[in-house]
Amino acid sequence: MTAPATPPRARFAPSPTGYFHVGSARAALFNWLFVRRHGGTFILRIEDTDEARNRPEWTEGIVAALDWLGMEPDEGPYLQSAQEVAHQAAIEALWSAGALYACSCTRQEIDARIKARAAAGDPTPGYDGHCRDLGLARGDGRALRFRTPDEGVVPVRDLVRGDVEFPLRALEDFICVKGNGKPLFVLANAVDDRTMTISHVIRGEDQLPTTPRQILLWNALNEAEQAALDLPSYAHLPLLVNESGKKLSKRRDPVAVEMYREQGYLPDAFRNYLALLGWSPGDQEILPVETLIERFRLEDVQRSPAYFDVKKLSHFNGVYIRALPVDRFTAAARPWLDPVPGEWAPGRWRDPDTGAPATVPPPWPEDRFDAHTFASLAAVTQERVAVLGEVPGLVDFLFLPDTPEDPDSWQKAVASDHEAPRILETALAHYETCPWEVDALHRVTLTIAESVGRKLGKAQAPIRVAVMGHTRGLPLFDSLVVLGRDETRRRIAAALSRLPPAT
RNA sequence: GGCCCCAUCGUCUAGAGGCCUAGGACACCACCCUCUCAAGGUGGCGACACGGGUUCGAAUCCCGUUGGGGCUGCCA
Repeated sequence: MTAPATPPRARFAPSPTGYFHVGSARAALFNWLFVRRHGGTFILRIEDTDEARNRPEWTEGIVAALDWLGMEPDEGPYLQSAQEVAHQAAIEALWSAGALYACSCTRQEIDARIKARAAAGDPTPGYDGHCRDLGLARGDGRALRFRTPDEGVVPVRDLVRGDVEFPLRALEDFICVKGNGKPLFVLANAVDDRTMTISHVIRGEDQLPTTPRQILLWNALNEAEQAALDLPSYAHLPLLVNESGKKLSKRRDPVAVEMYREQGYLPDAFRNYLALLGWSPGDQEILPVETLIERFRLEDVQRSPAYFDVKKLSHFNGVYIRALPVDRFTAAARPWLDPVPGEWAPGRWRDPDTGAPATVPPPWPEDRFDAHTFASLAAVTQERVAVLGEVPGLVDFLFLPDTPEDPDSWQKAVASDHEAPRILETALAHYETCPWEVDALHRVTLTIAESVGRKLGKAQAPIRVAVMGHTRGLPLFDSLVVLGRDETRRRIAAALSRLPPAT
């Protein structure tokens, strides 16, 4: 039951939408985990048959996102739009077998009849079979409907949900060929699964209601084509929802994988987190992908919806960042600090709907960044960020020509502290001669603190803000050492000049 | 409205009749550590939706109720 008899062939079949949806990423991941677990084939198929909304670069975006997440397909990308021959053959076969009929009803007519029916007390929804036995010819912009049986049920055997039955009396004669002769999703999807010999269909739960239609079509195709292709196994994954329990919507939820990438989430962390949405590897959650693959079972997938929790994602990301060797961290942060021309960098992506960027560029002039300087503080930076996009904010003081502007910090730690001028003046004096290394600075500053009767933690604040700009940030003395004696003193002096003289 | 799915801490989950005075993780709170902030450590708060069955015994099985969600397009 668990292990497929033969290596599975599973497909991830997104439709291009302009960005990669986290729900799609999760569906892709579960397909990928399953296939890797059983030594099967991971197939990417782009469902691009809707000519109205479809652009080549959107397909590139899907490929790029999968690549980023380390889930390159074994086959594909296949374009559904390239399967036209197979689609037309299927339509012909179904038509010849009498499984289809032409329908000339307009949406308005159908709706009017539904309304009339409801008024008469008949709650049966959907199409009423008006054209079913009219023997209408094809063409003339007529859609083709599938003749669904009126009685019985369609059983769907689902690896996640168990057996589900759909009563046929609630299933209308659905359209599967548009008036222009093109197949609709429900048909194209089934046909492609046949031609690609898909063994497992792993997709979102929102697809569950269309499954009985596809099964009907599959069986009709078997009959019409004198074939005996086995139905694929189905597995419908729980939906990803927002804080109000609704399906993640592009309107108001942050769903673009590209956005998370730009904010500085690591692909491994992102993928690890995604794996936990609707599935659990056990008490330990942060695990190497090999372990995830090893433990993954469709049967263990949760049936209830999962909330996409950015906070937990961020925690995971922080753990992954801290686990990096320093040089790998430094390299990983590079695009946010000093983009390499021609290589991927944040800032290019814009939300297709709002036009909003996911990150802001570094605040310093390009030529002021120095890789060596950053490297000397990389280790202490690494411990303090949850996402790579936070890195520039921690090291801005190093590359800006002057102390970063932060009015709140200035007000809190300098302007409103009556001891600040004294502390800064003393520091300015002591820092002129003391050895320029961490321990010495620590000792000297401690002395300054004691001279004003304060703990070091309280006394360092004005100095920190005068030099680094913010009340919170990297360890002060490490930072001063890297900044240098002269620049440190220059900034302290500059801060003093903004203040009324000490009394 | 019709059809379908779902129901354990705020959130993600462990749990497949006794191992459960329900475990872990995130978040939150407190304390410790500490030059700020993080990180780390310790502790705390916190859940089996409700009602009936079945059973010696139910978070686990059955039924119902309630609640939530999905689908219901000549979109995919």
